[in-house]
Amino acid sequence: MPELPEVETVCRGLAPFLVDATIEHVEQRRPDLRFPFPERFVDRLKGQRVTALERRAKYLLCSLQSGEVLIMHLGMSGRFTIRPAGSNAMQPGEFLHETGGNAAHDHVVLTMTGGAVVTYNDPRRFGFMLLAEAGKLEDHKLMRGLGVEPLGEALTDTYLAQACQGKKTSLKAALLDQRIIAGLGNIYVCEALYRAGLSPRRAAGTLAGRGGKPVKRTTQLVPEIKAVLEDAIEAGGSTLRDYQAPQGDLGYFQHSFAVYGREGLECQREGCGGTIRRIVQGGRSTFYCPACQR
DNA sequence: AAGAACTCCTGTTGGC
DNA sequence: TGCCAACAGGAGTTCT
Repeated sequence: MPELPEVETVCRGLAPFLVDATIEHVEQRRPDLRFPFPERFVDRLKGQRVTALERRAKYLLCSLQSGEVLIMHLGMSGRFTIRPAGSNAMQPGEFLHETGGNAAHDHVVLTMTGGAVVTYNDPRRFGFMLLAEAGKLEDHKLMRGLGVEPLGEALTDTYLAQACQGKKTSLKAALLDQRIIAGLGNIYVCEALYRAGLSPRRAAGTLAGRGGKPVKRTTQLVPEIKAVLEDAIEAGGSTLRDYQAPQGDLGYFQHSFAVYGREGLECQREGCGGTIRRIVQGGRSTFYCPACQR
């Protein structure tokens, strides 16, 4: 699925078409995605002006004039596409998307004032859309437990060391835990750990020293987390099998992967000579270099 | 209570 | 070529 850089790219791509525009028409083509759509979903969106579109963790938050917020998550395979004003919405059953997808999985179609059509497509349906009152957003079940934004000032070595203190789970699992850092996913955790030269297998607790203070490796890791995310956003995210930005642009950060998907290839670190390995942690692939990631 | 396993769903890929 | 198992960017729920 889209991780933070991809969701950020989607957010930036959708914003010009959504913000300050009104949702003229809503087509909800099935009763549920991962979760059932909210009660009266179509009615609560129809006629609403969009006042803001933001990203929090891997969520898109679309603020409506009514005071409600449309909370959207792309799951593993969710994707938005935009058809600019002037073209007709595709009918269910039509095979080809303008951008190459399959309209069989177009689940929500929003028509905006001016005619732009925003389509949510999600073959696996791990994504979802919910509505919450803006004032209660922070208390929302899904928002309440989220950890810090990795690109914000709240992610410091001190914070991360304290959050990981005493944890016996792997560093990989801890970094994927959205309650600690919100927005990291499988790819960027692998890449950040590689950049920092840390093994995904080490215990998360080894980021903390005496009294939960950060150790040197923590001080090295935090800037690499931020750097890899910034680099990926700069590149428009990563395009694997089914992610692309709303206007069909392909991200190109996948060409910059140092370890992800590179099992068996030689480590690129100067003078290392190791071979990238794939292991499974928590049922998910981890790629790393056993030679230089300790 | 932390940590790991299981679950949802469809599509693609690689090995035989 | 066909068939089938493994795997895919997530994360809530259920176990141990």
